Amino acid sequence: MTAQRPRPAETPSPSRAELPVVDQAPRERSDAARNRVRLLEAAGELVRRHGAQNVTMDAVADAASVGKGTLFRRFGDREGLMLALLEHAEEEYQRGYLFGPPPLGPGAAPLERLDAFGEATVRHLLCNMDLYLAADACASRRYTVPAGVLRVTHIAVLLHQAGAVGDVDLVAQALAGYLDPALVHHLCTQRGFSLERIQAGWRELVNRAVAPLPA
Amino acid sequence: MTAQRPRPAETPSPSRAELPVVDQAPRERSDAARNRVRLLEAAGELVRRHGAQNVTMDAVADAASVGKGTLFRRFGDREGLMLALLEHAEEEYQRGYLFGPPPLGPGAAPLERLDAFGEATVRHLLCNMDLYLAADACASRRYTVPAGVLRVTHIAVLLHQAGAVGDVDLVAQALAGYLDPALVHHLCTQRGFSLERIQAGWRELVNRAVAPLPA
DNA sequence: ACGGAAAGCGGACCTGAGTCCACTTCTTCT
DNA sequence: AGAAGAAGTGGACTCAGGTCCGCTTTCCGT
Repeated sequence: MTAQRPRPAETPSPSRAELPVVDQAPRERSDAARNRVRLLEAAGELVRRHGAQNVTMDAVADAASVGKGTLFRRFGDREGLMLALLEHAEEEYQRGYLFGPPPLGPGAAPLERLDAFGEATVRHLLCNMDLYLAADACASRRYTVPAGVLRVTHIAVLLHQAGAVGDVDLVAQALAGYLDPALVHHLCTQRGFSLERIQAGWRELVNRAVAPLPA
Repeated sequence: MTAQRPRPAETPSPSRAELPVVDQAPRERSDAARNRVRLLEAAGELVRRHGAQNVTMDAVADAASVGKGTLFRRFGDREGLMLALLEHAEEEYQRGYLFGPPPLGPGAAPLERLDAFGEATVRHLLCNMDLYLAADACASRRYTVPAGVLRVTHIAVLLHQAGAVGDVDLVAQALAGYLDPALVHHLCTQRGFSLERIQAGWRELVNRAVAPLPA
């Protein structure tokens, strides 16, 4: 019932190549674009002021002087809105590990990059934890959120480059699981693990992952 | 706001030792007990008939001929009800790995038990996936659900027994993450991984976890 | 038995997410 | 410029989860 909602226009990629490709995303109408930024700005402001948990969809629509229907058409649901908000925060972080300078970006040895990736990710998560928890994708979406898929892929690629053997995709999935925002949050606040220990744990896992198959 | 709900009487353990201990859980009143089983039975029946996703709290209360307030007082929220329902299904599985015969239960070598544990867990999850997905604890509760904590602990204990070195608790946490119901479901349905591959992946992870620290 | 206190009950009520659809606004084609 | 229709809009509405609080039941001490 709630499982399969329509989910309209998943991030209609405002900048498409001008080549006359068959027919990609038919471009967004100007008023729609205007409302998107209004909504995003309003939502960002409200989240900053009251914390992501305490922002209702009605409040966002009102603050943006836009109808509720529009809000939902744009972002699908509450989670979608939070995810869109996160995308902004993720961009810099993603650029960092995809294209940035070593040791995080290309140029360094794969193992170094993996280490740096874990460290950067944990740091990034903690900085945006409020949003991550509010945007937390329950069950079905947890492993299909683009940002998450990107992380798993990145880890898998680096593992391969580092010469890892075994079922690298599954190992990558397990490693990515360690970087789940909710887990990091739990370890920090409920279990009292220090940031350093969590990052050291990542390093240990990476080393185990790239080691030759034991036994 | 939603974060810290009162959460009344977490499983008030109906059978307490008759010793005059200081003063544990003050026992449940008879009408309360009666209503709890009514609710659980009604909920179980509805879930069986319509799938966990399509069962509303009102429907459960009605079917049990009990007020909605009672339902919520007992189980806190929807997730709590689903968790309670799961507890029943988990019991046999938990007994299996805690007290059952080898290789799952005590008696076998720790490494064997770890392997068997992964296999049994994946199988168990797939059998009850409907409920697991409905009971899916979002963010804050995901890592504090008793059954989950038990799994992590069990893994950590066996890792220790197997002579694992390093930050065993964190490694155990990562391994447990691999057994997240939503992940197993995702791997099976979205990614098309076979049950066998997922279980083999577990075996690989376990072997890596108990290997001596690389590098 | 009986009476008082505490635990439990139930359903009206509130809130916020998500839907629907008649209406408006953009875009494009001529 | 104007018409046609696709895309977008907004807010009333529905629905389900969760709360509240006056009433009832059970329990226990006397």
